[in-house]
Amino acid sequence: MTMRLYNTLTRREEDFAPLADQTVRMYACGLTVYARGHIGNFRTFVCIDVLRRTLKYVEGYAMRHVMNFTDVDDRTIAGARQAGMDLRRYTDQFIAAFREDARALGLEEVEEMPRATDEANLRAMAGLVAALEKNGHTYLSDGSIYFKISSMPGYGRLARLDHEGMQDGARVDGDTYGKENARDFVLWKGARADEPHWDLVQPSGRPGWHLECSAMALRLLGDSIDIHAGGIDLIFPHHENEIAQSEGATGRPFARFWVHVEYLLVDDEKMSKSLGNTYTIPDLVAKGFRPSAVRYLLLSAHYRKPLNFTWASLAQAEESLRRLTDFLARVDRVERGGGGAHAAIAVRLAEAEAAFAASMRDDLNTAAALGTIFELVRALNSAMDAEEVGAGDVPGIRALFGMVDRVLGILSLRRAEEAAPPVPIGEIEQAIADRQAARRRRDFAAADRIRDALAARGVLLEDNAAGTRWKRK
RNA sequence: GGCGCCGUCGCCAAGUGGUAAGGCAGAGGUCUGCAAAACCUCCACCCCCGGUUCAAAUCCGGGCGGCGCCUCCA
Repeated sequence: MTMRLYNTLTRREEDFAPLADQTVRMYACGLTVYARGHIGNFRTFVCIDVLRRTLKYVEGYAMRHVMNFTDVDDRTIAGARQAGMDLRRYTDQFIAAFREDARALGLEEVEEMPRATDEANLRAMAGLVAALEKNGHTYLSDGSIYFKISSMPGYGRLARLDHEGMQDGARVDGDTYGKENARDFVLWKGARADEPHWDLVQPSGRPGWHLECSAMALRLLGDSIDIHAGGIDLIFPHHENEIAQSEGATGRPFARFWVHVEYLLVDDEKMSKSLGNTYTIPDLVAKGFRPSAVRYLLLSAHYRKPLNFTWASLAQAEESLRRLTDFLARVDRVERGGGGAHAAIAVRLAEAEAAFAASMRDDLNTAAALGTIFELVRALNSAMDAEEVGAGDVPGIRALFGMVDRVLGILSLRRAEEAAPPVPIGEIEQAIADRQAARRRRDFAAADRIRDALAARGVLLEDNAAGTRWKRK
């Protein structure tokens, strides 16, 4: 069974396989580093991360995956000026913040994370502009270089633009740079006073928004890439223009698959600065939620459906995830309890693995994949109640959940968070010992006081046959 | 004006022709010093109206409601 992936270009699910070397060449549009990324940005990045992991760990492909930082545009320039900082220094801080958040959310490191203003990338942009000039796709106006859309007959194929409709209803671009046609877009903006500019392209200036992605994708991945991914809002104009630039320069098809992640809404509205409903990862952590729960929530709906973020749904995600971690803790206890392996368990695990993989191959159906895991958890809990699971079964269970974790990236993230509890572990262990002593002398009031005191500090105790275990609230 | 998406249990959410996965919350029970966890039981005629079909949440038509894009956007 092969991977099925929805392709925006054809508006259909198609079989996916990389073009060459069993290696997937994937380019993902990253963050514009004028501010810390918000959870809407991270919905896209987490979904793309799961696409990457599925291709690697379910399909077994090697990856060559590029995700860029846009570190020069109107917003970064304005921000740096306002902060009185050099552009590079200014954007450095948001790149650092992105790396922190990416680690907290368990994003795998990708092969390349280029910045637009890296020398090699600016050179690549200059080369791209030169190729487009040579092929007759550009014109110069007011010191800026424009892409002439009328020179590309296929323009608008990705976004399915209706040219007549665009003419009638489209907003007029407020940009002050001059164009021959309102639909044309700027490749290279002519230098202005107080703005960073480079002389690699003449006249001197800075890259337009779309140029960098084409240049970096072509430089790092080659003329034809397997997958180009990003948020749904990038379909037009960004990705449409990337296609025009790349294919106008190389004469070859740019990306075979276009993958777009739907919006994250907050309280049924699009996030925006004016509504004050943009949240960052540190914002959620400050409210007592863990990044693992955020990741779980972001994967609880299909990536091509709008996901409405609410505090209630995040709290539900915390509870759902807790069910999984409680289960895994119980598996640890079974391992210590000894016992052999059971054929019925092996069969059940094999079924679950097949169902999980099938869901992931079905255009990344993470919601259905999670469903198969919860069904397995109930079956195994039930079997453990019946004492039909032994230590001999544990390696198989661990192997399955290890695979699930490599693909979804939630469980190990939660485990790492649990390793740093709000109360020092030594102190928790001492409290558990004290409480056990109280219970042994049947001083339940004292035992309950100890448990309540820990609960107030964010640590819960659970008694079971094997002893007492603690977990974070 | 053009292009497109969505409406499934109190909440979240799979399911695109064969008679409604899963999670959270809730009710009852088993277990437990008490809790917790776990298990068992219970909890949906899929926005409305027509049509096609042996069979529709799924396909078609018409409504109603919500939303996105059409040069800031993940």
